Amino acid sequence: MKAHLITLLQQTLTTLQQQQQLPADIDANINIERSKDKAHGDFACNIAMVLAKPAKMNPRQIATLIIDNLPADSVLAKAEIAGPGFINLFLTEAAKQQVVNEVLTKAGQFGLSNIGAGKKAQVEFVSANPTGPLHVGHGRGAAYGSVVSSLLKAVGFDVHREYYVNDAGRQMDILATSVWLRYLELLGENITFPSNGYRGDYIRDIAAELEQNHNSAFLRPAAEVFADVPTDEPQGGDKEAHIDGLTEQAKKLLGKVDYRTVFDTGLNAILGDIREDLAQFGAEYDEWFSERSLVESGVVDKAIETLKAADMLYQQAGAWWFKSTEFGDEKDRVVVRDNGQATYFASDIAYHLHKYQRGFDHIIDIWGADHHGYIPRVKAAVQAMQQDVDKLKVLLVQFAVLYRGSEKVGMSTRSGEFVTLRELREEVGNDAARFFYVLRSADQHMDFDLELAKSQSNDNPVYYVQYAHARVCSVFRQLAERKGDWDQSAGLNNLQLLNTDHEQALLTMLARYPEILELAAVNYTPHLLAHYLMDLARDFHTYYNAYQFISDDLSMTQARLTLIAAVRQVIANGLGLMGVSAPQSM
RNA sequence: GCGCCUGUAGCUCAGUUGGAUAGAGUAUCGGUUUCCGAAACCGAGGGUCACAGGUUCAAUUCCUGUCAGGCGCGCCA
Repeated sequence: MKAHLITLLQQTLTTLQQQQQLPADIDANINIERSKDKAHGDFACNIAMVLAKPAKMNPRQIATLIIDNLPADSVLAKAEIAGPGFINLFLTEAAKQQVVNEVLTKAGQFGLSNIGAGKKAQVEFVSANPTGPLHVGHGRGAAYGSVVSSLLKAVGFDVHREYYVNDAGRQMDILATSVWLRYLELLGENITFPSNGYRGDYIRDIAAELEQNHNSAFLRPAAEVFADVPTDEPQGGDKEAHIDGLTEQAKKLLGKVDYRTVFDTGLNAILGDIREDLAQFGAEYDEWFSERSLVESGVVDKAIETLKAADMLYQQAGAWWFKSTEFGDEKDRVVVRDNGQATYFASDIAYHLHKYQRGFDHIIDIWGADHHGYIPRVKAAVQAMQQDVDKLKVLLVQFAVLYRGSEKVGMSTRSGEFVTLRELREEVGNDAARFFYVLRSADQHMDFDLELAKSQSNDNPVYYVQYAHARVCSVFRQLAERKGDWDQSAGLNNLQLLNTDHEQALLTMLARYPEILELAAVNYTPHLLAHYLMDLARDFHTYYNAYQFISDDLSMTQARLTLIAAVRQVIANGLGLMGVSAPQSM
């Protein structure tokens, strides 16, 4: 509809230019929008005001020209000038009613479009280190990423959802070491647990699993383990040096194969938990991409060589530095440490190069807002490797600050003090959690009061929307009880009876759905969809309270049933994209 | 100190890429059910869009500065 009107206006402008009533050299990008006030018609166009300056004409004069030359069209009832030069467009009743037919015909496909034209879009989200269970902060990224993916798919992109598994690197060594120490403890060794180790109870569970499967195969005397290890912080030493020393001991005392077994036991346990958690939350993935596979297949080394060959690296104080300042970063970054180990950044450079090589047209990274300082260096690396940096879009999800009542909740994975996503889901349910997470724009900080979310979960707007859906279902159940039938074609033939303000508002809301999907998808703003559904639900509830749908007037009954069937369909479609259920009753 | 995000009703937040009289939810107050589900509806009050300039037909929206809050600034990941 919107596109059709734009085309009409475009044709009119071209005609006026050919007739030399408007200068030929102006190039106008026509934009129309839904009117806020229905006195202003259905759509409003500001083109006359935009053209006023380049055309050196009065905007109202331009608007008059355009209106007088608009071709007759079946959807257009009239066009008016208003205010400083707005062109208000009024649709015909038939054009407004047409949406009901379209919704019911396309059903689950209604609202989908092809503006993505099948272009390949990769969305990487969550990608939390597998060093512990997901917490509620990750939940926001999971909900946001999965709905953004669904929206992109809905508007015609070929979407590939991916989780980058950081299964290499120092943090994972610390995890393996933590597991091993808990295991030794379990076998009776007297261990002073390192202050920088992972302290959560889940580490003990993994240690128990290790003991169950391998008995005492990895047992070493504590005295030997702690021999020559730098002292920990509480003893006046350095906690980082202490934990690194313990990791070295683990590798030395266990040997490569056994260390890997301990390491993988920890990794697999936690990653398995994360995968299950996300699947239950409705965040699906097409691929779980392993960082270790990049390292072991030599892709990281190859990326480093590529940068060296391009003269983008230099050596200083024994380390290799990437010249990211040449691309606007505030300082150069180390890719290979003086001990010969590649940094996490090196893996990430390789990972992004690999993304480009896989041929994605859009590479979308969804990160926590605390990683924002990381963006310039990644973009620098992409440019240094001669890739099109415009294909890469980094979306930041702002922090959800957790409160329990008025008290802030700590969020450290290391200390084991956090609320897990699983706990939240069990408390408030998947539907409420997903809807709540996506309700606010991602660049908005979010106060998440757990007490409020739990105690007042019935006030969550998701129930409001779901109730509208269930209510329509209920009306049809009632119809069946009264031995009535819904005749869809009779309803479609009587849509002209729907002339109240409530019905007109609903028709307009239904027609807006495809526009909302497009807007939400291209701007990565799923909260627009959530707000739209709340608006649609409100219009429906208002309508429900104002009229009796099932009445003695058979034609009117069929028309109204047909309208609310369309409302139900659109709510179901929208909730579906959000990964929220649309219950028949609740 | 530098960089990113944010500042809109008592509270939580929208605001259609610069449009017409700034909106919801919640809270408060008042009303609606012999009738399809009251998890709903109707109404009322509640605003210096943080502040000060600038850009133009038009600024909550864009630019500059100030103030306030959050986050980041490692040879960690």
